[in-house]
Amino acid sequence: MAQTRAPRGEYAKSAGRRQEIVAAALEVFSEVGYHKGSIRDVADRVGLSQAGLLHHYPAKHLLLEAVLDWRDQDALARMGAEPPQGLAMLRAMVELAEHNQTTPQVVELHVTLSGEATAQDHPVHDYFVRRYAAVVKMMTEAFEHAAARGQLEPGVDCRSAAITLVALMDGLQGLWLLDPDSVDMAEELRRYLRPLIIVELQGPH
Amino acid sequence: MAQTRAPRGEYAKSAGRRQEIVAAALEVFSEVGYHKGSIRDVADRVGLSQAGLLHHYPAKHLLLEAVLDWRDQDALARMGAEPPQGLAMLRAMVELAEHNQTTPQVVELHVTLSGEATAQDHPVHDYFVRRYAAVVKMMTEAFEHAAARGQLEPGVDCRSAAITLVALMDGLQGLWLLDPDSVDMAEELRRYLRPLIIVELQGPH
DNA sequence: ATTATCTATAGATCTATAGATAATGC
DNA sequence: ATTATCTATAGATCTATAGATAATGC
Repeated sequence: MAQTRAPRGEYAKSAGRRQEIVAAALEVFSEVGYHKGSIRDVADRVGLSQAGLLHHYPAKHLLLEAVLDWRDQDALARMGAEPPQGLAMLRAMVELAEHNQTTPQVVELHVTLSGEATAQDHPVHDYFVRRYAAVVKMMTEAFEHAAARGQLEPGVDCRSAAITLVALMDGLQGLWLLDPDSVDMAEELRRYLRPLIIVELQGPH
Repeated sequence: MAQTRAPRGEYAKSAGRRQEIVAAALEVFSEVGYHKGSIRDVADRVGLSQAGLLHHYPAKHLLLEAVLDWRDQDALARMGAEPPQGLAMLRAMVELAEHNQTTPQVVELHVTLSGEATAQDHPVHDYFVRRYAAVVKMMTEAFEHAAARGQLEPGVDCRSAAITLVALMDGLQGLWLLDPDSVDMAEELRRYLRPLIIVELQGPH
């Protein structure tokens, strides 16, 4: 019986190389979207041949998925170990908007891709459907958590407030990209939230 | 001197043919966006050869511009002869959202293209920049008109409210496309506007 | 005679594969 | 010996043009 040896595994530098590739792919896809963005362009930015890149990500859609995974990991790391609850989560959304205003690239990626991914057969259509449902659920729970502690104005519909918050966040990113100086995303979010909340949004942690 | 006769002009049915083409292009671009959408696909839906279509719109970007022109014309016609002012304009926005919920196609076109057009060199990038500025200005003036008549709660910042309204409108369309049953766009807009306005939104015409 | 349409095709992409060579590490 | 990378290329698009034929309307 042929003795099959376990595969040796990748070189030490491979993980780093993949990192470079994902960073370049983020640039390309955020600038022009998935369909218009070419593997060739990504490879050039890393200094690899196109076939060289495909050794690490054997198909284009895997490259996009890697970029979105990276973004999710990054966002999670930014929120800290424990996901914040209630008002703290709402505050985290405002802080995310504040942070986004310093990184047009990630905003561009989100706006461009969420538009493209509207198409039923887009490679990350399902990803975006799941993501929206998850984010709306998270925000609904944050409002409910606050309501249970008497921190919300009476009469606030938690799910409705969550949908509006998420829609607002997204819409502001689109407006901001087209004219960054005319829109302060974090400020608009604060103005939306302030009337819904009894204690100060900035208030005690 | 050679007698140059005035060109005869197009056939009687040409305008109708262009209409068919624009309708088909709306379908294609809204389903998959501008870059992924092909002239060939549009031509097939009209029953023309690709070259036959290019007789009417000699370049792809002209086709997209024709689609956006049609949409603008349609939206204008829907608003009536005189653009409404003040609260009437805000009401018109809610009605537009209500109407949009019956026509996913136009919503898809807007979401897909405004995402794509984020790219600086997209053929309709400038169109979207101008459009957003114009819409925000219109809404700002609507709030100011209402404020001057004492119809707004004191302390409402008109420009800020306008930006939020437009961002919300856009963001809701994205959410709605990904899961139409979970979002009532018109209802969310009403809930946003209600606390800002003193008289009833539905109120006297 | 001019406009509308077609077939054919040039020229530019783009993704992915085949197969060869260079680099790494047991 | 396996992994990483390269060159070359097949095969699929896609836009736009050239040039021929069919339809329309002065």
